[in-house]
Amino acid sequence: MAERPGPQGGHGLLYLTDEQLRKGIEAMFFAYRGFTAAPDRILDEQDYGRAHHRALHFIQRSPGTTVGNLLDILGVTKQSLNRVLRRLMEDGLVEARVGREDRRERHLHLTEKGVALERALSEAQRDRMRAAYRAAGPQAVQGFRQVLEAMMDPEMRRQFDGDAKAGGR
Amino acid sequence: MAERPGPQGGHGLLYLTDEQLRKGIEAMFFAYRGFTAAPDRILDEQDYGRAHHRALHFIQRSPGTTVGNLLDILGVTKQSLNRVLRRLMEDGLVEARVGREDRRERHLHLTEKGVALERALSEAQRDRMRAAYRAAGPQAVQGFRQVLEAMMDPEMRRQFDGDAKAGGR
DNA sequence: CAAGATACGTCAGCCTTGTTGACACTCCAA
DNA sequence: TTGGAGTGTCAACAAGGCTGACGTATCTTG
Repeated sequence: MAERPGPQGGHGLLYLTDEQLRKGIEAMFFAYRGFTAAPDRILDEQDYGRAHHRALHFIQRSPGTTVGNLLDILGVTKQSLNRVLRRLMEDGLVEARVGREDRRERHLHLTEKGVALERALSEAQRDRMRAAYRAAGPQAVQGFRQVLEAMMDPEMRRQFDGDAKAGGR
Repeated sequence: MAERPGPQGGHGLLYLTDEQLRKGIEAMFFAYRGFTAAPDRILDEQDYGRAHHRALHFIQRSPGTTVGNLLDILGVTKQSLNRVLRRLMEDGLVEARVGREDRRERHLHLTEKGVALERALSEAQRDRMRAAYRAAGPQAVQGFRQVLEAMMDPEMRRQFDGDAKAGGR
């Protein structure tokens, strides 16, 4: 990163010029593309899209989560999510179990097949991220995470921080 | 994958557990949402979408850029881009001037009106980013940028690094 | 100059994934 | 037992990706 006097250069960042911010904006744009490229390729082969990936990811993360729960996390309408879930269930990747406490709820789980695909997807993405982390170094990763966290909506930040295993059931 | 003590811990990062990487992946997801939320609201009011924003952004960044150039950067098909550009030109936000050297080319420029919208959009986004930068601190910003850059496709990284004012080709 | 290559625009049609509207099932409380 | 709240589903539509096929200027080259 032998650019300019370095954003680190001692002053620089206190000003945060529009140009520096613009660079940051573009960095997010290009990086996000790189970040999704690998899983996108896999998804494409199986005629799935990013929406399916997101669903698989968050079900994997919190097995037994409900549809409503997923809606909150993903921030889409239930109709939109439903289409994706239906397909995943038809294809035998996801299973919906009627809630025992509250029979209105559907608790979502990955099947073996679902686990396999999710695994392939996340592995591709982790590889990419691992490579980026390695290239940038631990120090940088720390900062990366801090800025990302600060950029989230407060509500999402709670989702993100407090996760652990909120799945529930 | 038992939870490690703290991703924040100071060491830890040399291991890069799957769990840490998963967290990074989710952080990208949530942060990108936050990152696009503000401009999305503005765009919505005027019945534009993210596609229009991207076009405006990159025309602003390199005034006089050609259609083909934009295609490379955005990574979409010309039919798709054309739909967006046509609308922006109809609405008087973007102007296409026939190339002087090569009259086949169309050089794109923002009109006053286009500049105004682009400004509003990027200001909203810069505000967000500035806030995140401030919250995280200069050290973190440095790392943030390093990781993002490492995450891009090499090709995009060239776009990103070598910019300055690459305008024409 | 004729022929091919390039840059751009456009028509037609498809797909994914967002949206709203309407509705059905389940639970709970009055 | 009935109405409201929570949840899930179906139908229909829109934005914005995509491919394929052409048309039209405009270079460029044999």
